[in-house]
Amino acid sequence: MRRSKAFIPTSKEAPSDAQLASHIFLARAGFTSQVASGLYNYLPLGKRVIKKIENIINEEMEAIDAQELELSFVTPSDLWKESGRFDKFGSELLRFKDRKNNDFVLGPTHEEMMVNVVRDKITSYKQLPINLYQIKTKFRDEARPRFGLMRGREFIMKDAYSFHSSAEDLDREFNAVENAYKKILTRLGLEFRVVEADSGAIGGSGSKELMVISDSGEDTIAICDTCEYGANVEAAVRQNVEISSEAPEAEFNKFKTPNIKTMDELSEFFSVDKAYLVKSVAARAMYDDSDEIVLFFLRGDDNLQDVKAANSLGANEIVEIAESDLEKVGLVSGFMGPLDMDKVKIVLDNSLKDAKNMICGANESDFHYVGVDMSVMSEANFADIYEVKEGDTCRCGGKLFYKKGIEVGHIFKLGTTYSAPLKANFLDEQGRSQPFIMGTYGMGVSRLMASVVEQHHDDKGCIWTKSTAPYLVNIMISNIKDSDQVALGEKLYEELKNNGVEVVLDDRKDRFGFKMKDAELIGFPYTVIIGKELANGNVQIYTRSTCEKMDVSSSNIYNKVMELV
RNA sequence: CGGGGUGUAGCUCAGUAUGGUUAGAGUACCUGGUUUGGGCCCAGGGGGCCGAAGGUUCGAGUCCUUUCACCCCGACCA
Repeated sequence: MRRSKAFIPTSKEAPSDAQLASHIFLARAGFTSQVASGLYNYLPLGKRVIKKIENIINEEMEAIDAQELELSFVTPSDLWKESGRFDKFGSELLRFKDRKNNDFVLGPTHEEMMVNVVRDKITSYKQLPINLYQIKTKFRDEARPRFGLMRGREFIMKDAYSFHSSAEDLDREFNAVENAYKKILTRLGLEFRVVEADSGAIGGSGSKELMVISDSGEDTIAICDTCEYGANVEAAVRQNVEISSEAPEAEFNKFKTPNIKTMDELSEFFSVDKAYLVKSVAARAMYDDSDEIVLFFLRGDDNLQDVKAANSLGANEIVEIAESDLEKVGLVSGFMGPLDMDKVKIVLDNSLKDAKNMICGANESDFHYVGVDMSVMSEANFADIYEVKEGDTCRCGGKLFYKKGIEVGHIFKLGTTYSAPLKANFLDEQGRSQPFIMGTYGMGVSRLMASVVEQHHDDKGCIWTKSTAPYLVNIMISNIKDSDQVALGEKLYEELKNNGVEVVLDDRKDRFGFKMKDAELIGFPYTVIIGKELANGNVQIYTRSTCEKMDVSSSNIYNKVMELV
């Protein structure tokens, strides 16, 4: 491509609303432009990068025998009503009517559509397993789009769906896809972790997320410093805590604690480690068509993990609750405890099971119980509801710490969550009709493009990896009026182009500094500088990642470039 | 959906408290000259329904009402 003809609208100034490096540089370097909230155009350079990523995905999916297809974007809402998600998905699902007044949705994910494609066509276990995928624009009407491509409303996602006759075969495919995804991210040049994840609203028996490590990530993941363990904090677990400090041994007794409400105050009042206190967290659990107040109890030094808490109840979510609502049902804020709690449902964290010498609220203003033996609560509802903290001990004995991650992939063992309600069945070896055992595997393509920039940039601009660069080589003619420079530039350009190298010739009538800054902003891996050194028979290769210039004899430049690319 | 903020040239922003020539700067763009190793320089030029609608006023970018859009914090997020 000749730079003089290329549509690459670079700019010195970033859009005022851009926060993240990826957003700033993709906009400034002319890869993307914003249309409306959460909607972006892919300009020529951006489109090339997207294609690069898609090609890598296609190759790795091909390698595990997954087959690409493409489903229609506009989906009749009947399918969504069959699965029950038409009502459940909420306002993120964009619904509309056609001229005949029929309901449609814009696909935010395509479980229903894919099940619909195979049902009645795959009817025997002999046709299984099968893995079908597409790379396609998705639409989710996000409540709050942000961070440029990271959380748009319209985005490109690769979504794969596998169908199996047994859970064992699903396990095999799940591992195969995980490995394929790892290869994809490695080829893209990304630092990432595969972590245990909460299965969320999509349902299913297990899931993992692929997290690109980045401070700008929206997810918090807990990672072990010793073993391979990593998990989203929504699902992270640890070794049982051993409390080193001395237990506050006491006879069971009601103790006056005037106006002592918080864990900090209690800890100070009794001079005791917070681990010996029972923390209570009140919340409202939201179900499909009802809600209730629930009290969660944890060790005083732990925090409640909302997602775990909701899962412990089978609730959709838990939300904060006003103090006045607590009073209405007779709860005493600041002094709530699990003993004899008959006003609302309670859930206790597993770490409280059989705990001795605990201090907890007495459900009476200004009083706590001391010397509480939690084993009296053994019949109560216990669950894992704590949130792993930095410094907690991993089950392997190592230390857990936090990292921020960008979720670029999420793989699920779905089971029959969709095949059963959609009546997608096959006949097994015994001739029995069974719903497909399914897996679903998502990967955010446009988000990957932003992730590459998040991990690979400096204050000058993008630094594309070889596998993602829109063009590998930029030939810069320093002075377009110097006919020798032009001649060499043109010759090298033709040679590289004819040998399949993706190359740009910067033949613009601009000064050296301007063109260099532009090249650095865009982030071509290599720029060949044809400048005043040509008089001495030399040109230079500028490597974007190191910002180093290497002298090369002009006669040898073609071979040298071919070595690099 | 709650709280906050911003809408003026392609882009980044002044101007709005206190209404008053023809609405500004930088940058980008066009023309000519000049320059060619780090976003030069000189001269000239085009470009605006001051987000939209209504109102107050002799007069509104500026004041009032309504509305739309975008952004930030939170909630939400297969």
